[in-house]
Amino acid sequence: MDQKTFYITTPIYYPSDKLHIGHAYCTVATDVIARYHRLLGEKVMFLTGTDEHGQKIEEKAKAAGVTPQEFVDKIVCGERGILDLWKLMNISNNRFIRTTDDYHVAAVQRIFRKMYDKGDIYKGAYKGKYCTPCESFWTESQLVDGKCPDCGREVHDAEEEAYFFRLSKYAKPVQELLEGGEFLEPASRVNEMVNNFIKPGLEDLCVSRTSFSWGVPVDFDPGHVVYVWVDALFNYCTALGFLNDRYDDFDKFWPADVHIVGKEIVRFHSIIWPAMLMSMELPLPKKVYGHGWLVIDGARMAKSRGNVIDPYLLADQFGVDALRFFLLRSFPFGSDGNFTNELLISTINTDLANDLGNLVSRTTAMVEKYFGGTLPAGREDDALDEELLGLIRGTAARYAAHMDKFQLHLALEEVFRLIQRANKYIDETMPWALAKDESRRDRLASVLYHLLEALRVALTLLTPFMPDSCDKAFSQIGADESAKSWENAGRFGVLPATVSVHKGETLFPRIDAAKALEALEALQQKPESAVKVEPVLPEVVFDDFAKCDLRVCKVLSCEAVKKSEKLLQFSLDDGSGTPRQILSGIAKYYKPEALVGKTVAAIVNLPPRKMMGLVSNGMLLSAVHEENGEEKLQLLMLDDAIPAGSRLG
RNA sequence: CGCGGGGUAGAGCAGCUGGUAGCUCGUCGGGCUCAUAACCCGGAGGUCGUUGGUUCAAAUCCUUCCCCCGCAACCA
Repeated sequence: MDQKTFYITTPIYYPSDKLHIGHAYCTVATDVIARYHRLLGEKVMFLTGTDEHGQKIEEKAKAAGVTPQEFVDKIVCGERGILDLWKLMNISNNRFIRTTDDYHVAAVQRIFRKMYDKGDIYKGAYKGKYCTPCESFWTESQLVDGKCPDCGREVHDAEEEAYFFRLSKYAKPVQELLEGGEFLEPASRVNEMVNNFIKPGLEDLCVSRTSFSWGVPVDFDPGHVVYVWVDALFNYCTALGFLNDRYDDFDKFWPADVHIVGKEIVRFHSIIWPAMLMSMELPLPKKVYGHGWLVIDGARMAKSRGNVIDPYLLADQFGVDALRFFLLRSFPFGSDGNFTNELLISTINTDLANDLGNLVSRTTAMVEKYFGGTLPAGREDDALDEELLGLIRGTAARYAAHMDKFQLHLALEEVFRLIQRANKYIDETMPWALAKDESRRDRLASVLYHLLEALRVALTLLTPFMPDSCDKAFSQIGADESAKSWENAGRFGVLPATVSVHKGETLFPRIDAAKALEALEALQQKPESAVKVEPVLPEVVFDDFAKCDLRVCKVLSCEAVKKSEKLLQFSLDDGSGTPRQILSGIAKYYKPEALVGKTVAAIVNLPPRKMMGLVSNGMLLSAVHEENGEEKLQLLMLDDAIPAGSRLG
């Protein structure tokens, strides 16, 4: 009989920056699921990788003065880069794909060509209105009174070259797929996708770009590069050898059993990805699972907020296994979880040090103390054993039910029920009292054997989460390879009757919370450079500067734009006699009423621009800098003695 | 009226196919001494955001309003 296969993937991460704990969370979760399926005896293919093309990386590389390839090489392969991180976190991926790998690039070209030949990718009638003087495309909905929203002049139909994927053609089957069953989980995400993106109507998707060159070239049309969707999503296939010779496992592993993705990219994986696979006439993945985010104090982790958590730091401080465990024990996998250092420490102390580590320690200590390290064969059972026995035999099945539904935190809860029951069992059976009575030796041996068996089962189930620590603990309780199997996780009586233990190092030392927090905060503070400024731009000629009409304006009125998070609507006296309306995205920084009457500066000869249905005639000048990773903005305020309309120069 | 998620003990969360409110931490008291000052037991602490309704019975279903978060739109 063929061995059951299991193909699981993480997203391919975008190496424009170092990865943070959120990426580690996703990858560790995937790793745990992969290890669990290996434990079940399945043939597992676990893929992760990096998505290395695109404009942002091209720009970042340019700013850093290196080629894009050099730039991503450093982040992916460099010291403390992505590969190092996965090694540190003990990630057991079978493959690692980089979208710049030549086999992937060649395969993407073939895929692009194939969809083109089929007619599902077509060369762009960009259904746009073109304004010749502005050299800009507009959609119908962007036009103001049927005219160019920038300059107000006439527009005409025009085409810009671009390739499009006929996403609209697959709207119906994709909707049926989403609503039909278990393709997308958790189920709450289905409504979001259908209501937000499918019901309003799916538009064909632009799948090529000419505005940058760092990507897979469209081989039959120079100047175009394949845009992210085709390039990135198909990594899941090319990494198995689809349309390339590098690997030869496509038939064996496709379709994927599950793509683990963050909720921010659920849309691409649940709509665009199946549509493209339908076009390629390939089987669809069985499931897309959208996990939640780790948030900090309720806010999303982001470089720009300066609140990213570095996994290296935590792993150094607390150990890789403890960190892996914490991530999956503390947060329901499908929803967001609030990360705090306090929670991290208390989880490690409670579950790992007090409950699990201490149980291993006290059990092995008693076997050594009372029996010199090896149990005698004699046994005497008691009714007190029943409840623990039930958990030893039944926990694996309940654990599996949760694991199969990706409820990793619930699976762990089952394991800790067993561990806690074992600790209680010690209190009930009082082995230290039995030890004082020579006639109770068989009973004492029986109690300790029950404890070792409980530990054996718990460790087996915890192995996917903490491979190294469980291995150490296994050897402490005298378990050999055969005792660690999944089949034995639901049985009692697997360890030899005369098992020998080896009390070893403390598995999970208790953490001094106050001290650790202090150390962490010291490390997490960015000691370098509170204030950051942008580099100077390339030179411009004076004439270009002189074209900008900068004026002093008085704020006549200012109010927040309804439904907008960022916009303030200004009415300004620019000296012309008629009020000038300008919209500015500074609501985060200023209360509108505080600005009335202030003297500000604006550039007034920019083309009008429509935002949130309102027109902005110009732009207020403000000063921007970054402080402790947070963007700060201050509106330029001038001396109130300057009259409105004065020209700046 | 753009879409979605959430408001439950001091904190963090579970329960939400309706039937006397549960977990972890913290706190108070007790037990034990094998163990990593750990382990075990018990107590205190909640009108389950708000309004109205359905029902013998609602945290759980419907409804009003308030607040938080995310997505989308929007930062010239």
